[in-house]
Amino acid sequence: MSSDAAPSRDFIRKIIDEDLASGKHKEVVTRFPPEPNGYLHIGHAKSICLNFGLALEFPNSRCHMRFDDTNPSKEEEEYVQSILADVQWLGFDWGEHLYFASDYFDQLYEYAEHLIQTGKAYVCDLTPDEIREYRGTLTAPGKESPYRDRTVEENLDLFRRMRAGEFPDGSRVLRAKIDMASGNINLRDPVLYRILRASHHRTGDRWCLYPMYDYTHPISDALEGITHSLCTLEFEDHRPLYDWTLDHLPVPCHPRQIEFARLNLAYTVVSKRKLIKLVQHGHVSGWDDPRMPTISGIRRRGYTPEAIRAFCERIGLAKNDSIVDMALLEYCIREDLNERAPRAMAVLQPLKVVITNYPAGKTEELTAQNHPQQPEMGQRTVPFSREIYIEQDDFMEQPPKKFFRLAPGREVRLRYAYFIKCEEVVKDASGKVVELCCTYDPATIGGAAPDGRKVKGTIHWVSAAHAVAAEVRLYDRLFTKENPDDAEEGKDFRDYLNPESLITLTGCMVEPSLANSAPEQGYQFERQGYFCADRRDSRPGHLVFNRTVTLRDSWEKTKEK
RNA sequence: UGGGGCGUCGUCAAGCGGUAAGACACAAGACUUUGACUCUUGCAUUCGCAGGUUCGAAUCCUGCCGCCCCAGCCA
Repeated sequence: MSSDAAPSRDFIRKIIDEDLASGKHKEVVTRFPPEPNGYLHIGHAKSICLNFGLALEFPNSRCHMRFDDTNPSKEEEEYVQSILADVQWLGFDWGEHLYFASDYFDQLYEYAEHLIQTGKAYVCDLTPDEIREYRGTLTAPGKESPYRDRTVEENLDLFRRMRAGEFPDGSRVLRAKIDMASGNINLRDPVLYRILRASHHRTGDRWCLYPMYDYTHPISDALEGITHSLCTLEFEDHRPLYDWTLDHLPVPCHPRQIEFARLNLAYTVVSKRKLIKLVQHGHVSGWDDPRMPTISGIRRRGYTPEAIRAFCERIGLAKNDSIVDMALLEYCIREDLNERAPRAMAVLQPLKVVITNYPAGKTEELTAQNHPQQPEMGQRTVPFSREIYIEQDDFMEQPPKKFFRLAPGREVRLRYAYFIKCEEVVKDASGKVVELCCTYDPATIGGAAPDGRKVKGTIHWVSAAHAVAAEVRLYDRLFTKENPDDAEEGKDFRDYLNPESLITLTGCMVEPSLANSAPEQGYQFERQGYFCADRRDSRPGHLVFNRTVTLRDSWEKTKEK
């Protein structure tokens, strides 16, 4: 392999390398700054892995966990808890560095007065509609507010009275005095503070005016000594305002904002606004529905932190708008689970098989490997008896070419058990196959034929008398369209929901060792895929397994030919 | 008709003037008590297009074309 080839470094790491080499910085300090207004999703995972990953890569570095909680009308404590839990679950640690933008409200306020005092900010009485009108359009410059030239004294007085609660919500704002004719709309005297009587999850009713993101973010970064402030592309236009803010305030340092492309995943949506809509309209069971691209959903589905981190490394980092193929995510979880998941046998759609020459009432405990490549994972015992279940798909009355499984007169191997041969097919009145009568070869115990006889197929099975019933949930992509955001006229992303994204199978039969499987423990159900017991709904006596991902299936492909 | 970005294989993504990395996907084959895993092999004469500079260009210049973001008192 290319073990000698240095892995290519992304543009952000190159910038950091230079800053370290030039002595601009001695360590790197990043931050992950979510707004607590929803659950984290796979797109956030990219940012988390980047920011916390950087802190781990560079000496003496750290990553701050910071909530951007400047809009109490949308934010909730439930979200901060879920976000913290998700970041931790992903495997990252902010140590002592947990912050809230709301911790800086006092400092932010003082800085605002400083801006007023230096003539860089003013109180504006225009209504929201008027502000929009005065802002101009993308192609036409805006015009200056009639309140733009108030005296420092008047501005200070008004701003203090805004804080004191003398004016109703929305009646006045504090604006930066920059340039109403700028081609960059963010620079057309952006609003810095608005009056908003909403109870804040941390500061309660202490404030009735709240700072805006564009004002809060650069200052929070500077106060924390952030060196590199990484955000997504849509904030590129905001960078001049980020810099303006820090240039006009006596802040301790001036972090560099760098933007990268957000992650988009095919056949799903990655936007809190849309995800919350799916939850609120009942299209999914909740934020942690296993079909959701949320961290908690993916987790419940059976993905591991290791797989998600590997995925985030593999997708790369650049400024191209991109839609990553779901196949990469699936590759990452298969790679991880193939290595670590114990194997087990589970029959999802049972077909009864009676082994006519096997003694009734007899039970054998056969030995099975927990992992074919890793003997250290040990062995277990699987009961075998006269009546077993096999997968309906593993039998065909009229098998096509290259079908290696069971068919009339054909012999296959029951994994870890015996060779059996199909002697008779039992059907019901409608002609549906309901049972198979087979014979077994006692000499093939364990699955090896002493006479060297070969069989093409090996199938999984479970002893009917010992099987444990389970419910199994098969998940598929949530949307039928690769980019649901790209909706046709008159439609929205929800018109592309996949009606078969969840198929619930009941009456599945699993081997007895699975009876007490712990939630989130990943298993490979041999020949089928990776599954885990649902952390919400599964319990002993009522097993519920989620299919995390299928195994690669080359038979599916040859079958189609 | 404004401002800011981006265009390299089906999907991500290296490359930054010296003659197209890698990964996923896909295809073919080997192995196999999971049609899994693993292994082997193949997969961009070409870098949005057109000119130009140069011995030499995906890389430099010019002009087009296409896509994304911005007009919240959201972040």
